[in-house]
Amino acid sequence: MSSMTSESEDMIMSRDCISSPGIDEMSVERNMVGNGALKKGPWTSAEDAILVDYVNKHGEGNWNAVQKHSGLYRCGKSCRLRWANHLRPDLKKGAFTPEEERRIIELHAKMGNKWARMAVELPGRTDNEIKNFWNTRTKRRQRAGLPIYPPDICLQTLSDNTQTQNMVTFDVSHGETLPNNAFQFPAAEFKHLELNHELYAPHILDLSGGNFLDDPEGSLLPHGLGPTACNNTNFLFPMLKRVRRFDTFPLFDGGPDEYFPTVDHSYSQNMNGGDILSSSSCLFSGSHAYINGNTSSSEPISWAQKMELPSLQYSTQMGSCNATPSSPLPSLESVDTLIQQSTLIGQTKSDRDSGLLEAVLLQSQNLKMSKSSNNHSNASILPRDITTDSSSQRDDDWDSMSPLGHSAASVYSEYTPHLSGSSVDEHQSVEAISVKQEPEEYVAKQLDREDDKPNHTNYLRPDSLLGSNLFGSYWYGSGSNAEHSNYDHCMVSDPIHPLGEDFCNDSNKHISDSPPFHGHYGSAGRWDDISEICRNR
DNA sequence: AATTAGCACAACCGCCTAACT
DNA sequence: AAGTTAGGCGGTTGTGCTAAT
Repeated sequence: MSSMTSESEDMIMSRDCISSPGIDEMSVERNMVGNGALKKGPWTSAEDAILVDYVNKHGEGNWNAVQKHSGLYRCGKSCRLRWANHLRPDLKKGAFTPEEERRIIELHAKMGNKWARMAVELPGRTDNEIKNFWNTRTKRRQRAGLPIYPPDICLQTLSDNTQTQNMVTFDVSHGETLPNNAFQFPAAEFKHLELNHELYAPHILDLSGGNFLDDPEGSLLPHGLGPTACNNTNFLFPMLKRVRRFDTFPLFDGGPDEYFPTVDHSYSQNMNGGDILSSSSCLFSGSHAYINGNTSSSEPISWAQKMELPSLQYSTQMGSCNATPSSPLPSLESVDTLIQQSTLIGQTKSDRDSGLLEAVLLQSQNLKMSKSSNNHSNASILPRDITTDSSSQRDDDWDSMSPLGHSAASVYSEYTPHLSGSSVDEHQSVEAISVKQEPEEYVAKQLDREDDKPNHTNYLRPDSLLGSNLFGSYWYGSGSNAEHSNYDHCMVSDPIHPLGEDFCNDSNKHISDSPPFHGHYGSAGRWDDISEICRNR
């Protein structure tokens, strides 16, 4: 889209585009020029010509001098951006090629939102261009319920990470594999915990369980991920699903045959070496976007988009999720501590904010190792004792109910300091998490759009999840086709799925014994309990 | 045909940092 | 060393086009 405006348009400047409000626009324009106020808004071709001429004569840099020497009423910053993003002769015009798109995805998986760094890798492309592409693509895929990263890139990223860091050491050698039905899916309704309507939450499915697999042939699995691989080690199959606030938590109301997937300890197997289980972890790997759609704030996706959790953080959390009653899930404090400490250990704020998830993972690993002498929790990468001193009963209560909810809440608080205060000590109640929400009519619309897909309840079936997101056939498309892949059966799911992972812990009898979840967003239910616990913290 | 929603993109804003004085 | 400035960067907003309703 061209930013050019007609010359006449150029003379009619929006009041918003100039620094002197409250005056007639035309007079403002005149005053602006006369007073030396700087113009904002779209550039005209005349302005472009002036700028190009200036740069040709004086070279780049010293942008604040442009106004002096050229008579261009633009601030230096604006001139620099205009030149860098549009006028530079070496700019490549036109849409991204598929190769470029894939490269961007790869780079984002590695770098996070480091647009400028990514632009260096893509000659002729600007950071702004890449950023816009990414945000648009992410938004589109979010809307379609598709994961952001293709599995191969996730794998590649994780492989890179593990090879360089050699530290993804989920301690599974001592793990106890839970019985398939260890996590009976609880029934609950949640009223207050409206975390995020589009949080990509990984689901970990124990494919060996079989009961909830409608795909015994493994046809829904990518090549090499067939039932053999699954059965081999209670293969954990993390699912990414689009979580919407309006979706109710567990809709598995089918009784004992529909268990929440267990999380096995086979995670740890050979993260370097191509064990198929790596895939499951890898699927978390590129998880900036699993969690962070990173779309415009104007979207009703708020906190999750800002979270930018590290690539493997979800795997971390899921590692925790596999906790048995003997390996309690991390407390809110532990997660907070993890996040906070991870920001303290050799990370700058920009690192943390960058979406460079591996960095946080690295720190989490370090933390774990540093704590390992005290903690033999067999599979949790977020050892409970990361918690400082908060192993109170309240924590136990909370942990047994919703450690991942903690994670979510903690992350939220971490990234929204205005709400959280000191995130360690001042855990706001889940209820207090004010998330921009989609209007109900929008929700209904979205549901209506799913009418060519499995019904709502089916989305929540692990098998349906299997068929949908993980191995979409169209990963790199930037066009609308991306939303119509073979795997675009969006997993419309619960907005608080991370909690759900923990609710599945059958030690939570007070939850799992609850009546079936009715699947109405906003209906009253167990969130009251959770919120109360949070408030009491 | 009019309205609305979605999309893509340009541009701006605020923060940060390095260079300079 | 402290203050100032320019430039860089990432996030956000505004705008025009298009497709859908």
